[in-house]
Amino acid sequence: MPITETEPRRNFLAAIRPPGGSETWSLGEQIASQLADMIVKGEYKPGARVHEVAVSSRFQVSRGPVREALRLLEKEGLITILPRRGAVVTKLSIDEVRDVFAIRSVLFGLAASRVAELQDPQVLRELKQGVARVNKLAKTKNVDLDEYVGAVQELSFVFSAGSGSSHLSNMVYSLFRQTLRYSRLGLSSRERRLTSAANWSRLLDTVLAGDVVQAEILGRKQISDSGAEAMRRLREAEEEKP
Amino acid sequence: MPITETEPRRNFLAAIRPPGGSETWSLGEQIASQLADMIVKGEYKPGARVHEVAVSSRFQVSRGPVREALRLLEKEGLITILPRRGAVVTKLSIDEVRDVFAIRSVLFGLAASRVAELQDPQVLRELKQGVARVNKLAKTKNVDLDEYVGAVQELSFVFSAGSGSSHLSNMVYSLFRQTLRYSRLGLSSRERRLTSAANWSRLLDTVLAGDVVQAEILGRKQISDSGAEAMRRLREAEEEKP
DNA sequence: AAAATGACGATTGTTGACAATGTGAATGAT
DNA sequence: ATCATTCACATTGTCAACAATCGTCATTTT
Repeated sequence: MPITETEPRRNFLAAIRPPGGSETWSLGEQIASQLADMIVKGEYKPGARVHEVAVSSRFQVSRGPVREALRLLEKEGLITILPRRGAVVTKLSIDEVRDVFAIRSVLFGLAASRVAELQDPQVLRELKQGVARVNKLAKTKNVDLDEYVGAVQELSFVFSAGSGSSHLSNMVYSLFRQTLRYSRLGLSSRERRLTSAANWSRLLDTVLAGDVVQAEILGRKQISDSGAEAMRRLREAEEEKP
Repeated sequence: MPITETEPRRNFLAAIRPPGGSETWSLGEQIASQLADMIVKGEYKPGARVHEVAVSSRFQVSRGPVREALRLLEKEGLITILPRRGAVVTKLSIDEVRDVFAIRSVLFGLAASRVAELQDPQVLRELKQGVARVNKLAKTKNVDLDEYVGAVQELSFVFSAGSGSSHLSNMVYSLFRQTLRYSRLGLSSRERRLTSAANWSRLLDTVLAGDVVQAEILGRKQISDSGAEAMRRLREAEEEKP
């Protein structure tokens, strides 16, 4: 299978690639992008091995670009490279999931406070749209979970990008994707989606009011709540089949 | 110049390499380690270009391992790779320095609170030793700045490693090294070193008391103060020769 | 039977040559 | 003099072959 063309704007690398470089995508980047999507969507399951030759024959390129792609994915936290032993799709233990949500929580709190401080009109506009969309989807019965999670993801990225710090934005982005499958788990019930959406609204109000301190508190709470819910589901699933 | 043997334990990669892999170091990792030390020590200045062939001839290896080394250093934030245009030593703008210190601040606060929560006897012991050392050095007149900064670095890492989260630990570690040169700047006056050391003591007391909330507050303050001081010095230097 | 050993196969690490691209100097036009 | 164009060169991107290493499994040894 040759590499399929992907829209650069919707590519996960578009967000993290430093400005000033070439606009074309290297083979390694293209492969990384497609593998990343597969991993995030769950086509590669955690713990699964990723062989260099398998990937290179799948995309019909040599191992060079594949190795680069794997390094990029390791940077994103999506795979783990064991020296001399190959790459595996990153598998987070329950403790690690808790830790990553805790990190996401404080970083997102920081981002929210910065957004509240900056009061960028464009960002605030996108925030309103995002919150409206999430609330609408939360109320929709039998909503497509992927669509809802996608809307939440977009909203999160508006917050982090709106913080004005590319470092912060990239970290939030990366950590979000690392825990995407667990976020999905936490948003699987409609009831939880409704309360979550309501909290997004509260956070938006606080940001619009320019309350920097409260924005940080609510931002942190939004992610830590999400993490707590994910952990609950995770433990349930764990008890069923250990 | 062939690659000089380095002690694995003191290697920057030792902290971030996932467990379970080989114990030997690939050429790319060895090169990354040495380049990292050079960059952190200031032998490569921010903005300087890092040519693949130059590095490969310097270490007498082919470009393959060099490319891997550069990817590793990019992951650490020490260099920035512009696609098709090469790598440069990461140069942070004043705003970026402020942002990174803000991120370090919230992450270190999280780490401090976790340490206060866990109350690991071994960690607390190392913490006491580290704080004692920093205080002793702070009081020493004409202390070697590198030695003092090294002691602060060690202490920081005990905190982050003591948090029990490898993710958090790695992020704190990486961000610390990215801003090492600026931290040095902030600790260049003896007066500042004394107040900083005193605050480390306060933080330690809080941690020993198990005050999770206050530990987070003081942990954040410690880094944000450090950042504020660094920013002050940075602006002074900027005004002298813009 | 259990543990140690050794060879084999699978996989990653490394290399040097070749291809593709961006940079900047030299050239020419306005 | 300034700006656009061209073209050579420097540099990174890609490839396929070779080397080194690790895990496996049959074999041997106790």
